[in-house]
Amino acid sequence: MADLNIEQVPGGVVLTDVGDFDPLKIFECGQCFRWNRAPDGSYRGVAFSRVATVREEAGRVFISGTPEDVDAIWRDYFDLDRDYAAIRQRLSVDAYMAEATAFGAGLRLLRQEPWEALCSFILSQCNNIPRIKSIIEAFCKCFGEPLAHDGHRYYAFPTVERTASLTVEDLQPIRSGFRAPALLSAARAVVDGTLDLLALQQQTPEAALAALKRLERVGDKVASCVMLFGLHMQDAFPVDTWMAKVLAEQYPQGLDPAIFSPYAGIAQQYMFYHRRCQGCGTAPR
DNA sequence: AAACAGGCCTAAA
DNA sequence: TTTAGGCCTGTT
Repeated sequence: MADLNIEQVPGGVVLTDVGDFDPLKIFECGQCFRWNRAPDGSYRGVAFSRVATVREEAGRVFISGTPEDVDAIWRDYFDLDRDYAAIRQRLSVDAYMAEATAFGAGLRLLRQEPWEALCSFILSQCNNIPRIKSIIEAFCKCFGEPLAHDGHRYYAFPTVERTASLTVEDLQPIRSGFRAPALLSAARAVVDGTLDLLALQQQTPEAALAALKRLERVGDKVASCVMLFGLHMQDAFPVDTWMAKVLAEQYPQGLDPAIFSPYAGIAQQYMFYHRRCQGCGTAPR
């Protein structure tokens, strides 16, 4: 693993040679729900029970916290050891993909916590992003550990154990509707060992997909999102309504995601982001 | 007001 | 094997 170029600055660190790091694209390409944009363009969010502020300017990436945090958490979370410029080139197999990857330059796939990804994408079904975010924030505020940062209070994502101890009535305040029972049964499956999320990473994509789909209200789409965003299986290829549009418009004759292997999931994210941003400069709400 | 939102599940052909 | 409705809830 090559060394990162890190400068220590007041309140945090600056990475000087990351490349392909645009916070707006990373945090608003639809892969995560707990980062919010501040008026100055920086983002603040919570991951791995840490609060951080992230900002980028002229190729310099500021992350609040210590160099040790970068090593322990953020280097992995932001997938800093992957060369996204090279991947964009690899994925530019046709004119459309060349455009989509150029448009999405700066995007990165976050390596999120498996349980958080499973929860988030169970909650995402048949919902829009603002509401997904508000449900997840309510969930964290009700059942997550409080975290102090900058004189404000934030909340860690609720543990799977805590979640497994809850009832549907407990979840009423988060207004997750018909998704609540699925959230609880997923937590119980993880806690009682029926589903070993970490072990799935060692399995074949087919086996991992099948295991996830045994959960209540987890079908192909949610399972693929968990694999891609929570288990870091870069070949997983979620197809939601937006991706279905892309496939119909760009590949009416059909598309085998294997042509992007081993990065089909990253290809999917460039396509998704490009399609959702069509006609506007930034990600729509 | 009615339709819709980053699916899933079941019943019915 | 494919297809239509229904589902909690909030927003438009």
